Amino acid sequence: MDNSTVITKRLLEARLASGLSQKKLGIEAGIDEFSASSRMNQYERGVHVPDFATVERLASVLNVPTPYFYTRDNELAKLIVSYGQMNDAEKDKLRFLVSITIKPDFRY
Amino acid sequence: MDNSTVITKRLLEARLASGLSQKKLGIEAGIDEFSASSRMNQYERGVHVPDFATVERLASVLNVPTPYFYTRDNELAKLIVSYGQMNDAEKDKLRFLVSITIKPDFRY
DNA sequence: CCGGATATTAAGCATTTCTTAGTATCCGAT
DNA sequence: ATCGGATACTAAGAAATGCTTAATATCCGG
Repeated sequence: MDNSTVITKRLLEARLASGLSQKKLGIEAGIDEFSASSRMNQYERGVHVPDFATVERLASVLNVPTPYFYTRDNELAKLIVSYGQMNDAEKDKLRFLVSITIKPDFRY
Repeated sequence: MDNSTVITKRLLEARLASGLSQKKLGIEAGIDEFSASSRMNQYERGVHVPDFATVERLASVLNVPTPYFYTRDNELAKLIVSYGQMNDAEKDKLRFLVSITIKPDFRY
């Protein structure tokens, strides 16, 4: 898996889950209607890479957290998407689990 | 917080935690020694943005998962770093919690 | 099979990053 | 207090990358 295929893979899977076409997704993310098709295709095929602001708008349309598009690890990607779908109580539970799980020298 | 400050903020906090200088971090991430200082400074100040391959190498040196550098949400950022420090058993626990927590129409 | 939607591509223009060379600032040793 | 080395930071031209436009290709329901 080369570098560009991380975002292309995630873009494809999230777009298919949404049922949107490349063009429609681009337009909903605020890209000009005359270049939306081309640009989205180039992103999804890995010929060019979208800047962060664009990825954030795509993430918003596709209803996934932005970092999802930058994670190679499938398990972590799943976790990130799950997090995006949790309500506050669920996020609290998760935080608690993490707090009792992490190493004592944890720095962040 | 403008767009570029997401990565700059995360880069700064992870680098300070590591104790490395901008230049040393860049060199360890494989950047040419004569441009490492300039480039890392430009990244950390938000004047330019590193491509994904570079971010992956920085993440590896700084021992955080790559998506950490792309997450605006501090809570999610913490979760991602925690995940990166967990062993397999801890990741299993986390997966289990998520599996009993997520909504039934969860798609990923 | 026709037609519209969708996907894909090439190439020149536009924008962004990288390199180089240099200045500024910090700080410990003398 | 100041010298010197390390660190941080910046400008600007060269190099690389993305965006727009104008197409062609492919898919698929009627």
